[in-house]
Amino acid sequence: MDKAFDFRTAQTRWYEQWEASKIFEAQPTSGKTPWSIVIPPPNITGNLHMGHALVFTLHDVLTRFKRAQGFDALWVPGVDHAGIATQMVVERQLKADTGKTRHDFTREEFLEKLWSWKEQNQGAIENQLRRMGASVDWTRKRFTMDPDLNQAVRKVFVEAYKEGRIYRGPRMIQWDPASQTALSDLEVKYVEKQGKLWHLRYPFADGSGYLVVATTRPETMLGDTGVAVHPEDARYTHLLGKTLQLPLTNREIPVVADAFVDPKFGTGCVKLTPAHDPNDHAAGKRLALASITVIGFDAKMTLAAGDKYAGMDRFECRKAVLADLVELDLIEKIEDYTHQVSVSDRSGAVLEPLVSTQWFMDVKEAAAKALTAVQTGAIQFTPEHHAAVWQHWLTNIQDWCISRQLVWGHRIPAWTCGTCGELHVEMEAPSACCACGAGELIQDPDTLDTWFSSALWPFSVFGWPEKTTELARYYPTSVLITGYDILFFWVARMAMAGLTWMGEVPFRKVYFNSLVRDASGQKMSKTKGNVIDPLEVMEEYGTDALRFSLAIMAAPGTDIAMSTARLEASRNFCNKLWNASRFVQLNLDESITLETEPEFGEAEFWLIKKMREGLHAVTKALEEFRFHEASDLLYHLVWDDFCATYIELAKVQLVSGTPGQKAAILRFLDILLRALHPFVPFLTEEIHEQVIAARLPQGENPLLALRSWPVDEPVLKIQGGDGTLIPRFQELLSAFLRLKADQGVDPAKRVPAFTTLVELEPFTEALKSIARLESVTFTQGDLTSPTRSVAVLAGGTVALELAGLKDPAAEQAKLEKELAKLEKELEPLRARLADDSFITKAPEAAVSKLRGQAEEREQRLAHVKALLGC
RNA sequence: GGGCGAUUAGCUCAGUCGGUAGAGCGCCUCCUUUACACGGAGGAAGUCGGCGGUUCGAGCCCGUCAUCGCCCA
Repeated sequence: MDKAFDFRTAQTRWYEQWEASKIFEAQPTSGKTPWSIVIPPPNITGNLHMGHALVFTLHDVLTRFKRAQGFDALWVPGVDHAGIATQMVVERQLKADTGKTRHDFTREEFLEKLWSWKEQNQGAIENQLRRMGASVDWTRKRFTMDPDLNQAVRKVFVEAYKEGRIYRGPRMIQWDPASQTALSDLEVKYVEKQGKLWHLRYPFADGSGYLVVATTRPETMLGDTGVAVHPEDARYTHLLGKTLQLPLTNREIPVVADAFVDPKFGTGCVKLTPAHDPNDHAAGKRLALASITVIGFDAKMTLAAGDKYAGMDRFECRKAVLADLVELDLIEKIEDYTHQVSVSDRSGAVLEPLVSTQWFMDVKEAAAKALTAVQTGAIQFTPEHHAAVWQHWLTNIQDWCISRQLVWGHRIPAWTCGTCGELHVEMEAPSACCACGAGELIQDPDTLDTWFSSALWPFSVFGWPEKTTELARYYPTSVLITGYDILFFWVARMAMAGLTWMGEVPFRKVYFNSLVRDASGQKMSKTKGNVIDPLEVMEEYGTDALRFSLAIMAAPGTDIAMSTARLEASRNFCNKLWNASRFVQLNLDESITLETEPEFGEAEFWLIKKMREGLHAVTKALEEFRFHEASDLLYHLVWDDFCATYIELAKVQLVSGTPGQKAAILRFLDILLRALHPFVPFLTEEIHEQVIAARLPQGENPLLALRSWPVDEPVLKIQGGDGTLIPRFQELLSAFLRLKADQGVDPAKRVPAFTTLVELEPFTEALKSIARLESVTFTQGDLTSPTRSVAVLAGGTVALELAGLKDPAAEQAKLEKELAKLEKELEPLRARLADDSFITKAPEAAVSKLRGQAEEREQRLAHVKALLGC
């Protein structure tokens, strides 16, 4: 083996080999228990970022773990067509390349460009998935606009329409003037902006003074059709029914009462623009006010805004309106005001609430089912607290605006008769109008919200609505791993769709992964310049180091602070495992195999116990999605137990030991590699090839990725030995080391050592070699002498012969420090043991434990005092 | 305005059943001992955000306040 792990070559080499060996493909006919997970499909426009890296790592850890446990593990990969994002990218590119817009092309021509862009770009994210080491089944790769997934979309649309759950009609929606499409409520982001609150005077028609209304959007006053006050607001009740002369127009509008008005806000008078504000729209309906659209889909003022303003951009118009109002002295005052502005989550454009004819889906019934599924535990969340958010959203759910004025997406399967206007919603284009028989049918130009198809993902990927064997076998999926930021967008909608169309939950468990932040806990963003690029990290530290870093920090519910320090630590860990393996390999001749009968001594029994308990804990942690705990346990098992303690002890037997002793070490390494493999697949596969593969039993598949999860390995069940000797040995060893350090003795200086811990005599050679001692004498006698440095342990005394090297002052200081420490530790112990209520009320176990601790320290204290001569 | 989460070592974070606090990194001292300097040995470092309560005992349970973050309106 090389002196260091060459991760760059291993990463490409092993993935190619895994893929070529088809070992990640599902085995529907294997008779194994199925275990399935579907990828949260990354956007086709996407480039691997840390969020992906985390999600894919956790997916892969689980999938490899389940595969090793003997399940027919299937991880379905795929990508999402990402309606708005993709269309924006392609339009931008078109503009840059040709200077043309999509309107310079027919729908078909533009669609062709979108598809060819898709063909060119889909590979990027897929190859990044490969670089992560993702053990996905590429033969089952799906794209949300594949023909059979489109069939699923049409089926759901048509059936829901026929059942009345999908309908079309004019309603107030959020309009994105930049992308020129309607959005769902979820795609609206509210950003805080420093604005103004303008107080406008609206004169009464009869000339008897004026009312003052406050607004953040003065341009909408051109569309006002009323002014509302609270019905119980005594300041205004006498004005109800009066008429106002709306400035800048020749319209008269009424003063009306509605309970939605907050009397404490502004003047308590609210101008109503039913065509351009959701609240006003609702109030307008209640009060039967007219709705006048003054801002169009292009965000410019319409003719209804009046000749002077028509054609102006809405923000230009604001300035014009304000100027005109100043002219008329109709501005009472202007206040600085911080308010929430609704913008498109995708394009960032300031949205315009508009009444528009769109397609909607009534999801109340499905929402109730999704709510119940979580309440009954049919779907379980990790962390659990997300259930509260789930409940709140689903009980207050609104109809979902599903139509988008985009070309890229699933086209709505609805046709209107050009002759009689009859609407047809069908799976396939009808040949003639069912009402009048005319042949000219025009398909709805709109496409569906991207999330409409994503909602079907857990069953559409398996071929639904066809009743495939895959669907029957792999649905419901075992678990979903995704970010909590798409709880509503995706998780809730999948739950609703699954329960509605499959009659069963789409996944039994949901693990919400955290956000990956930078080292100081800041959200990563391009503008801040603190983005850590996983592709660069994989180049610099290796994919395994990246994966291990993400896994060991993935504590449920806690965001991850990614840092180079953490990556270095993981890289160092990989190096540690590599070098420990290298050391094992250097000392094994070819005759030692996994079939060589191992021999076990005290150290082996101790390590077996550590590994048995450790791997049980790792298994449990993985089953419960505590990835950080599983990784941490393995880290310490490898570093502290296997490397620092066991290998150091075993060095003697590795170099000169029997085949049975060497066989034992080989077994242990083999088990550790299998347990680490889900986390660091490239590293472990490479080590496995170089150390283990040739020593496997005849006929065994040589790939680690196919080997079993080692928790039930027979070797781990073996028990024996004293069990306490190794910890005592560790204590003795560090006592010798500490004596040297305290006395400032060169660690390499070999001096005679003494101890009363006679039961550790079998470890003489290890002690001499590791602590670099001249000799170790085990004796029950008194170890003290003027030339020796002495220390008191829990079970005995240790000493080093330091003739000529001893520093009496340091010795004195050391003992005094030890004395002080023991006194400090004993203080609370004595106090609690003197407390009657503790002795009588606390459980016996707690009391005796404390007593033991106190007695042990009292003994040591007495020893130390004796050494100090007091 | 409503809800949720967080506050633990210099930094980033763990901490299960309430039994007296840990990791990684950083810091100080020392060591090229033939797996690993991406290493080894030793060491310093915490009023567990504040206050109050329950308890024999609270980082953990309850109340309250403060600060920060997220979601919803």
